[in-house]
Amino acid sequence: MLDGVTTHIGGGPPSDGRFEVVQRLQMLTTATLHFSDRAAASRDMHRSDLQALQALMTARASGAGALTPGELAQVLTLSPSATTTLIDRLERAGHVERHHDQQDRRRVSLTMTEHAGTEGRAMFGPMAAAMIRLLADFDDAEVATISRFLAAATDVVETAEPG
Amino acid sequence: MLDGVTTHIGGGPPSDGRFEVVQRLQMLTTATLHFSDRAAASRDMHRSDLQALQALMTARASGAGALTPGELAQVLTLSPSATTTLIDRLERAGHVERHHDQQDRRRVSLTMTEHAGTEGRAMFGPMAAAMIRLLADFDDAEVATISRFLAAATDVVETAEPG
DNA sequence: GCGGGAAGGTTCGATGATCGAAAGATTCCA
DNA sequence: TGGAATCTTTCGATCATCGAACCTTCCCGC
Repeated sequence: MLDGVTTHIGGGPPSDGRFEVVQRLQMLTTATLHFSDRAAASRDMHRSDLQALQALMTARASGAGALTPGELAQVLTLSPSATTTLIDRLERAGHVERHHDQQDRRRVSLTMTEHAGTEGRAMFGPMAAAMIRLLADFDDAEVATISRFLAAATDVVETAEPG
Repeated sequence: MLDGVTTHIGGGPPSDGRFEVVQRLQMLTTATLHFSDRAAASRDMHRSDLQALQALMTARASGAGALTPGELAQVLTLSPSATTTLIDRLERAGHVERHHDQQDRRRVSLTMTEHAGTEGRAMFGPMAAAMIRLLADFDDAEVATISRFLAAATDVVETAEPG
């Protein structure tokens, strides 16, 4: 965000390709945000709903199992009450189901429905496929470089303090 | 978004580094979103406000000059009325100023205050600097590869249809 | 066992960002 | 000069989000 910032930061020469990378990163972020908005709007959903579904899918894919409302609230940096409303909305739309944990009956575990998975793939599949096609233009060493960069960049963004 | 999707998309082998790139891209997006939220919250602002400031900075940096509320609304995919409210908020916080265009007095041109620039640099400068430092670990050819990839990826995200 | 506290979710009332529709102001054109 | 077009704002309504209070369930010391 705030592309213009980079034109004033750091001591290197303005023509350095590294500044360009930072700018392109910001452009990519903006584009991604817009894409999410479009995707959400096309399904009559909110950005938060997509974020929630993503969190649930990620949790499931990484073997962490089902999330609870509290965990979801933490991931989304949302208040518990807002999360309840969000889950209500997703449940009404048939995207998630609430199941009471039998071990600890205070807990609620959230599971995605098949419907949500189908919609998720429909929304994001084509873009992911296009991304894979794009990467065919890069050889394996280049792909490895890109991957290494993305991992490092993610780490920077995660740990950076906004001041 | 929706990381899990990529584990089911495309025909390649699951160990292909190209899938990893797509996943890392999604993680980076998530991290960036969180960073924006943190930055906004630390300044008692909204994500929309940051987006607006970014748009204004970008416009100014790219020589396009000041934006109008209508243009801003388009960039943010926000309704005109919501944009008015947003500008009111930014103006109240001393981040932007409204100036009536002398050529066409229907138009309002929005200019950032020095205060907004200072805050923007304070929020995003450190992260940008860290990004530059990170890129010192990559040689010029690698930086060029990364840049090429980011440009292509941005294009894909911009043109992709969410289905 | 059995209370007091802790943890997990939900409900409630209030705030405020956003929207659609309509109005206000200004410009362009016939 | 009159009417359509453009740009912005105002108005009323909707709904996502928040903080605080509440309910249920678990845990721990007695």
